[in-house]
Amino acid sequence: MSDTINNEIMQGNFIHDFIEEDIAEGGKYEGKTVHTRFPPEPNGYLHIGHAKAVYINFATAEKYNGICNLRMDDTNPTKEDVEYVDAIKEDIKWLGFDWGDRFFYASQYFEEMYGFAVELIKKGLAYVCELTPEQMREYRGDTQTPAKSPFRDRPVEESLDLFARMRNGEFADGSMTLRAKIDLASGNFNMRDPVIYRINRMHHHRTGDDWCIYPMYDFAHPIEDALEGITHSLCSLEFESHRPLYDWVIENISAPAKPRQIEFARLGINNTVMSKRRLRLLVEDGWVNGWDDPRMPTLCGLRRRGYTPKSIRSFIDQIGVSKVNSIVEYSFLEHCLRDDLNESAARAMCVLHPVKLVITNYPEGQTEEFEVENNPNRPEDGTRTVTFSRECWIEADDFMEEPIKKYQRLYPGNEVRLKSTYIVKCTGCKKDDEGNVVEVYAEYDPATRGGNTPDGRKVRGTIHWVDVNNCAEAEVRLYDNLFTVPDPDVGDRNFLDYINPHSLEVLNGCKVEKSLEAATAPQSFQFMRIGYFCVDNKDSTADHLVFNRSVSLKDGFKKK
RNA sequence: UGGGCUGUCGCCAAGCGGUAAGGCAACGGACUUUGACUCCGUCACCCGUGGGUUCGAAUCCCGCCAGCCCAGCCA
Repeated sequence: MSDTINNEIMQGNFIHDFIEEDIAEGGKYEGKTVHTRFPPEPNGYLHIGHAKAVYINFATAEKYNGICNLRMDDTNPTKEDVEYVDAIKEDIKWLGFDWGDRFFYASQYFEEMYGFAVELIKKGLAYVCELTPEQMREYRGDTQTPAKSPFRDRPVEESLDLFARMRNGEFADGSMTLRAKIDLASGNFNMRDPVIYRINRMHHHRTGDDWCIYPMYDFAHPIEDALEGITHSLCSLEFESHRPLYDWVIENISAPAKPRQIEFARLGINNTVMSKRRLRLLVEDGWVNGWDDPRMPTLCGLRRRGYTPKSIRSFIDQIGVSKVNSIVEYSFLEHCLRDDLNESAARAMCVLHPVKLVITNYPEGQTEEFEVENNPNRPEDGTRTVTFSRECWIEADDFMEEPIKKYQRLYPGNEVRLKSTYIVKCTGCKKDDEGNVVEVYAEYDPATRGGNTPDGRKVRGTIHWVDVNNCAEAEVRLYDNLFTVPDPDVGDRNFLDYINPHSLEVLNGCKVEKSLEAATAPQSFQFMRIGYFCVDNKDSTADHLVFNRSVSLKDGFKKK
């Protein structure tokens, strides 16, 4: 596991209590090392919700000096694809977790699973059933009525023969199943003789056409866990009512280990779509530009949007683990990002809504250089050189001809600091025929070089700027995140009003420091309301530009 | 309705019989070379609800209410 994770402390939770119980009870645990697993089905990209499961499984193992496996749960080839397994591995690596050499596929255990199924049949605990799916549904019964299963007393030899022939491909898809013989009257429907094998001639991305029968999750999962020596199988709440079946399988096959399943609540974030099905719809119907579209809550999308792995880990750790269905506010995720970026990100100046500021008493043709710290929190990150001359771009809303109450930036007669350079005093502005401010005028005070005030006078406002003669233009892609997608399953209702909660206006361009030109040239900026930008360079080492203030008056400044 | 699970501040979440941690958000204020950051302060006489046990209950017991999950040959 990487060093960065080791330094983070996982908050205590109820899962730890269970594990410590097991360790204390020695007998059942037998001094084994805690062994967990993250078992995604490779049928889509990982999103922030998965990050919780990844984190819980990896961090819990680490907490107890154990290990965590990565396993592709590929028992239903219809929806699965290698494209996803590669992406999943990449995203988990990016998050900062390391499964070492313990990367597995459920499909590599198909032969063993088949063997365990035969074992169950021989024990009289499983039988071949010839009900059609429709009949199966009819016969399932309801809360009042037990299920019916006409093939349940089929002789062992006959089931054995039929099951072997199922494997050999002698029967049509869907014509037969293998069912566990448990309890037709159980209040838990998962125990009403669940199907554990189905016939389906689907091409598997790994095993090709070797198999025409595939095990069901409820049968396969406990076996995968047992075979890998998993001690604690940490999964989400919806599997809670499957636990009796999980335990039943472990009890009734000659399992090499007795893993324990513990469930926790999955992550919900307000105003965010977290269902894989819906995310897939957004991608396939072209509402977004792909799984890694910065508006997506996928890990690769968040990555492009500027989220750091550390901020996501910290988020998951801080929201805690419980069994309460909860919806965390998006603002908390942002807090975690700000927290990390504020500490680690290199700053740079960037003007989004440019308007020209002319320093009327600054000599024409003169240019000065200034050293600007890259990160005020970390002097060791060094400085960069920026140039300053008679004209610079400033943020349009850093000037108000008629200031509102408590406004402390540029307005006629007011002094403001151009970050790192000089104190300037606003003298007026020029407007076009429609009354729009096209240029702002100011005079600088040469005695304030570096932004200092030798005479000790207070200057309340400090604004960012870029040199007109030495800046680069970057495309800004500010997404309007507020859009509505109709849900085909819910008639005219919409399943999504936002993909994340911040809607922004779209701009055409912005001015950035020259030094950023190389970094930004073919890319674009992502905007984050909190005032951070990152360069969207589509890789995992996005640079972060800190624009350390809310961007626009209407978003960031409250009128009093 | 049968089975399973959950209900502590706007949002997460500690708490496990001894008299409600913490974080986010919000709101005041200080500080500040970006109105950011940082810092200080405020923010549950109360733990879904009604009873009971107890000297004492968010914590134990009983009833009720609300929400979520299961009834795919998905995972």
